[in-house]
This record gives sequence, C-alpha cells and structure tokens, in this order.
Amino acid sequence: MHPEAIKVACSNCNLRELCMPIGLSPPDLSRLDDLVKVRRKVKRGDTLFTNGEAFTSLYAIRTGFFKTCLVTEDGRDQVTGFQMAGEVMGLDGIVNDQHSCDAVALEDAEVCVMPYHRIEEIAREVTALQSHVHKIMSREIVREHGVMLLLGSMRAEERLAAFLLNLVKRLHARGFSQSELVLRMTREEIGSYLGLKLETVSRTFSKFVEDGLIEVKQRHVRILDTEGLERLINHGNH
Amino acid sequence: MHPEAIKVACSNCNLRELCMPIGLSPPDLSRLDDLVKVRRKVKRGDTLFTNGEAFTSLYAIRTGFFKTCLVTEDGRDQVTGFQMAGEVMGLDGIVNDQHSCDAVALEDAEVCVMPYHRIEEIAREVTALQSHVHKIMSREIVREHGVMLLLGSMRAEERLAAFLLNLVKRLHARGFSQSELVLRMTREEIGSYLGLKLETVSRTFSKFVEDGLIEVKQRHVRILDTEGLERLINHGNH
DNA sequence: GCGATTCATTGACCCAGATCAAGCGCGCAC
DNA sequence: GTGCGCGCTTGATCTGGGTCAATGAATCGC
Repeated sequence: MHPEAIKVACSNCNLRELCMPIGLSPPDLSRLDDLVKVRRKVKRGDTLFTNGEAFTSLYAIRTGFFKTCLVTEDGRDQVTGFQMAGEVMGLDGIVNDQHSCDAVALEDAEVCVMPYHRIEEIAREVTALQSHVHKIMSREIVREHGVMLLLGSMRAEERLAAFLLNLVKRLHARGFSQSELVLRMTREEIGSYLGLKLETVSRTFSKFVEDGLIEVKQRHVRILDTEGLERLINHGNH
Repeated sequence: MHPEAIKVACSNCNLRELCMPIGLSPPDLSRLDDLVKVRRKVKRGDTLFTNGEAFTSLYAIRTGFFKTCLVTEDGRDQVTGFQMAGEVMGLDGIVNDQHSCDAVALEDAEVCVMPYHRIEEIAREVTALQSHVHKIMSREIVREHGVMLLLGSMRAEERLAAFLLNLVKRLHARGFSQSELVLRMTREEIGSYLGLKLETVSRTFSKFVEDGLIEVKQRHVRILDTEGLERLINHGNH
C-alpha cells in the first residue's frame, strides 16, 4: 500500500468524460471531488489488489495498463480482461467484500482510489453518480457476454481479430491512432484471455501479416485492413 | 406484454431471501413492496425481453427457468446463462437503455417486474437495497469470470462437471435435492453455454455414466459421485 | 392412439489448435 | 560491449472435439 496524499480533483481531470457522469451541475461536480482522496502508483508487474484481499475501494485508472486474472489452486490462470486509462477496476469485490481476482499492472500505472463506502454515500445524493455506477457495472456485464461469445463460438483467427479491433477502438477513444497500437501484454497473456496457447497467437499474427491485414514488429502492431478483420469476425460463422 | 395486476408483496414472498436484502426494518421492508407492482407470466419458449428492446425493468424470477442468449447477425448463438427462481435478469440493459440479449423461458414462468426507475429511487432511500443491487451486479460479474475460466481453460469433461455441480448447488439452495436434477435445457443449449457441440455434450454424459459418476435418463440426472466430479475439475489442469 | 417432429445417442472420420521442440533476437544487467 | 534470459517464431506431430451421418427414443398435435 503506497497511498499518496496528492490533492486531486475529478472535476478538473482530462479523463473525466471516461470515468465520471457528464452534464453535472457545479455543486454536484464538487461533490464528486470528494470521491477520490488518494491516488496510488503501481509499478509494472505489481498488483493493485489480489484474490482474497479485503475489498475497500474501486479504482479508476489514470495512467498505465492492467490485466485482471483468475488464478485457481490447481494452477489455471485465466486473464479476464485488460484495462486502460479511464476504466474502473474492482467491481468483482463488491459481492463478497473481498476481491476474487488479481489486478496486475502491465506498465507503470497510477490509479484514483475511490473508497466504496463513499461511492455509495454520494450515489445516494447525486442521482447521476448512482446511474453512472450502475452503467459501469452493466457495461462490464455486457463486455463479459461478448467475451463468452468469443470464447464459446469463435475460431482462433476470429478471436484475435476481435481482440485487436476492440483494443484499437478503445485506444482510439483515448486519442490514440485507430490503426497503430503497442501491445502491453505478452503473447501468452493474449492467449490466456482468448483461450488459446501462445504459439497459436503467434501463428495467427503471422497469418494476418501474410494476408496483408496487419504489420507486426514485436509488440507494435499496425492495422492495414480494418475491414478485412471485421469481415473475418462477421463472416466467420459459415 | 401481458402484465397482470396482482397485488404482490415482497415482504411476504418465500423467495425474499434470494431476491431481497435481509435484516430490514419494517418500514424499509414496506418500502420494498413498492418495487414490484406487476407480475408477468411467460410461456415456455416465449421471450421475456429480446436484444434491442427498450430497457425498463429488472425481473426477479418467481417460478420457472430461463436462458439468456446472444444472437449475432451472422447466426452465432451463445447461451450466456441459465436463470432460476430468485435470480434477477435484465442487468445487461442498464448501460445502453436497451437489452443486449434475449431472455427465453425454458419452462412456463412467472417473474416480478421491477421498474428500474423505481429501483433507483428506492435505492437512494433504503441503503440496504442500494447495497443489494450492487451486490447482485457484482455477483453476475464474478459468475461470468467463472464462465470465462471454464471456456478459456477447461476441457469438455471439466466443463460439463462444473456445469452440473453448479446447477445442482443452486437447486439445492432452493430446497431441491443435491444429487438429482431435471435439466430444463437441451443438449444443444448446454453445449452453447459450455462452448461445445451437442454431440460432445452427449458423449461426455455417456462417459460420466460409464465411469459411474452419474445416472442419466433423458433430462433426469442423478449425481452418484459428487467428489469424483469435483476431482475432475480441480485436477484437470495437469 | 398415431404419425410427425424434435431431441438424443452413437459411430466414423477429420481438422484446428495443442503439444513438443528447436532456434532466434531483443533488451537488460554488469 | 557482451552474455544471459525471456519472449517470440516456426516446424513437426498429435489429439480432443468438431463434423457428418444414421438411427433411436420422447413428446406433441390432432
């Protein structure tokens, strides 16, 4: 635990549109500034929280990149998601007052710590926050439905195409290129997320390069044919 | 839409412990009775809501059994869950004000309709309800993490074993046997949920029967060796 | 009660992706 | 710089589960 007593103001944060409800009145907005009292830095490779740890707060990512993963006692390790700036982590902890997965920083990161009791408190007074919290949780549920579709019914190429397009879309929403991206995770982590082995991920990357869909240089990926990747997903099923 | 203007009272419902927060003061409890004004019957095979439909309410199952599924334009059909009495459906609709999957009754069912605006309203006043709603959503997120683990890292036998044990556990919590169950879904629906083809589901059932783990007569399943099934899951990975 | 239809089982064969194995190359520590 | 190690690629082979096909068993509508 390395809390840092920096004075922060959501009302002034450039990620506000991603984390926070929009269109708030000034008094409500200042109420929201009470949400985050502390920021926390997490070094690459370190965990923000781990399975079994007491749940106290939700975390909004300010900078950096995370993975969340489930580790079972018999050694299975399933990556359940990759999170980037503006996204919220920790929702899994609410139901049992303890986290049920690990959140690992894939690059040096900084998160806004939002004590859960304070979120509940303010949500009772600021309708927009209440609604926002519900939407964030619902969005996570819908996202996971999509992953179930991917894992349950797609082939390797379709999975990787969907993964790349999803990543680049989210990066683009954050002001990055819609055709270039830097993977912050290993082939093995991609494979875990997609239900594939790392060799298959690697081979599929190579196949995409051969087919002129993308360029790959290490973790740098340039998408040459977005439509081609989309076609792969949509016409994959017969 | 077939609303039925039956006077209902959550405070008096025998599923209360499953749907509702516990340990409420009498005034709060009566407040909760305002949540459900209408019940709705859904015939087997009919939908409670469908993808794209406007989101208005959450639904608590009183009787019956549902599946939720995603249907894509290119014809993929992924079952994302099976729901039984006391469970809540519709959370997927909150984020975009419209449902993103179909809820289909697998047997004649009755649900309590809880208008979402009213849930939000009451949750602002009754802390226990606020907390309860959050927990329900968090539970769904955690459940889906488990499904991702299953789909991403388990083999066919492990998936089916996990599925059976999960079903029987939930049924047992509702007063049914912990060793006998009636499947309300087809092999194909089980397969869709587990990311397997119906033939594989059928073969795996047969294998379990050969191995003395279960007895199967059509949709009636009797679990003979719970521990054996658990071992299959836990020692599956290496 | 009786066809029709849907659902389930089983067999034969095939293939996508896993597994095993061998190198390669980049980045980092010293 | 240089040596080491991790992450990545690629090849060869294997296999779990998919696909195709045929038949059997319940359930439903009339």
